[in-house]
Amino acid sequence: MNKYEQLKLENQLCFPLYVCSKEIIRKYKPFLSKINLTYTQYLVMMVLWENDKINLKTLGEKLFLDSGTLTPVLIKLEQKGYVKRQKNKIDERNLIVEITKNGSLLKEQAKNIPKSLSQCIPISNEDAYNLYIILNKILKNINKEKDTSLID
Amino acid sequence: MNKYEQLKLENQLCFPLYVCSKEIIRKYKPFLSKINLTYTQYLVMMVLWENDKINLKTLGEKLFLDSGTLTPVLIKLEQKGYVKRQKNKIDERNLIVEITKNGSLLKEQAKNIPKSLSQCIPISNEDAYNLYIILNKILKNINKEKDTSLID
DNA sequence: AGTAATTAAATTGTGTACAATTTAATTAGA
DNA sequence: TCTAATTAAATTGTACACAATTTAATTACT
Repeated sequence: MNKYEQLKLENQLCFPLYVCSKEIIRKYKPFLSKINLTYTQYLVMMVLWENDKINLKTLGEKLFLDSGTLTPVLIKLEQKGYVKRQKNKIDERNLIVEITKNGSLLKEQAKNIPKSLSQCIPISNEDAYNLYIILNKILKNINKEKDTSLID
Repeated sequence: MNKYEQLKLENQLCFPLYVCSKEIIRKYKPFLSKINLTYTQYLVMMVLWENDKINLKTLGEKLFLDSGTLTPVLIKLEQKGYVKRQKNKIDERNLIVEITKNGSLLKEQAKNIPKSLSQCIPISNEDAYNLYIILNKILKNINKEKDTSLID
């Protein structure tokens, strides 16, 4: 085994992760375009379907996205009439994102998307379960070094 | 279990895939910036470190990227002096991408990146192995429906 | 109270990603 | 052989994604 073995594309772990992510998001497109959403917009709506109101910072922490990404996405969702954006009266640095009636109605139209998608992804139930567990384990720890740096 | 259960963010499989992919690519940045590459550029270079020459179409198939993405990436790599782009004399529709001497020298500087990265990702060897297997299984089959549609 | 430090969004600039279209070259078919 | 169909890149337009900076509001400190 030569010293460059780990540089081969086929030995990468991140590469198939990156490709699977992109390819699965691509599979969402025909379903999401029916309700006029992109994948990122869909993620925001999923959060709002669970919590009517949320501030941008908290939303960003849930979705692992910053204001640089979310601000334009939220402006578009507002233009589509699915969310409302307003400053927090108590602390005007905070932006409160609130779902509208039309935004809530969209949930009904979206409810079968997860099942439709699962039929597009070639994976056994067992693999899907293991994948889910492993990925969430990674996510739980991926940015932990920030915490330890506070201790040092 | 209500009819919207599968719409919850925490029940998604694609979302943690998408986040892990992004977060791991972010971990690459400090290492890649030392050799003046982005992650996408690094993927191209990994292919070229294995094959000195490749045409754009084949490169795109390996990386799951199209000419719309690769053309500007290759132009940047050419400006950095790591690749050369030239038309195939036999069939001028084909673009041949060839690694330069400087591009080859970069391999030596990159050889420890995989190990550095693996130390940044909080995952056991067993989970990493299983993840690798599952993701590659998905990739192998993800765009197969194109083939079956040819049969129908 | 008044200034400094901190915080949260928005903005700016760079770099993908990809669908759709265009351009140019090659191949297939009448 | 000449035209139609096909192929491969490049181009165009839209939408993230994120680092870095800016702006505005709040909090901490003297």
